[in-house]
Amino acid sequence: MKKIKIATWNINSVRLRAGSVAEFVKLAQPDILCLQEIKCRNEEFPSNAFIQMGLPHLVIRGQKGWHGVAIASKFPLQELTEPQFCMHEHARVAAAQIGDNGPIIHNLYVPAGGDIPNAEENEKFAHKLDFLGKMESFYSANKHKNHIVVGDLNIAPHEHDVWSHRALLDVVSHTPIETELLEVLRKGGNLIDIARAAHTMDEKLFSWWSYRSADWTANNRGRRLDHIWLSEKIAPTADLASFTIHRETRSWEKPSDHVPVSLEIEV
DNA sequence: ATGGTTGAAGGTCAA
Repeated sequence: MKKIKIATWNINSVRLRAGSVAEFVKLAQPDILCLQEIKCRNEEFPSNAFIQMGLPHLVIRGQKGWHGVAIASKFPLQELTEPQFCMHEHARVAAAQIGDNGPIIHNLYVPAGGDIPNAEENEKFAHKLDFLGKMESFYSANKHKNHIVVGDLNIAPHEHDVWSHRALLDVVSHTPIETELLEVLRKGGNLIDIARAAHTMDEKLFSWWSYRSADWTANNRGRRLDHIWLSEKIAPTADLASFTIHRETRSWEKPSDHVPVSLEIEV
């Protein structure tokens, strides 16, 4: 048995913020770092910086300009081609097995879904629901396997995952159609939401604060969009006391609008 | 109902 630390961070351009990633890795020392919105092609990924950070094993799923996900690891990774959740050609899923017999990790970037929470009027919302539907099918069919599912799910499922439940009920990321579907697919896949295992349901927990605010700390209008889920059978290996939302990084120079979330598990 | 900011792009679009 050894303890490994997993972190997930929507970095909003890995090339622009490679220095911030290095700083975070130095401070938090994750063994596996899952990034979303790398916003570059595979060949543009700053691999040398990750080698220098001590995370040389990379599974990169990039594309030009938008989206893109990557897993950077201290340990060798075996890239997996499953699951596939995106109906378009977006790079939104990176999956790998850790080592030869280690757990399987899924790094997901769920579509944001646009502004109008109606699938008929808004193709982006339809895409988000389709992606979630594919997640539901996959995780229910694989509910007895052991998965680590992390990433920017672009949904804040519970009342205290947003700064104001009432104000955000019609805002994409917190509408009942999304939050209920996310909970159904999580439970159907026997997956545990580690943040809420580590904290009671009445505690406000956020991992994202909009750029569209002069001072993100002034009214703390955040949402919990970034998640770490573990399959039921391996959830007891989590050190719940180690679960951390790295809020301080939101105050760094040129920050991402998301902050990293991390957890230690025994493997 | 609208606007606010950011990144990649070198158009606006996606978030």
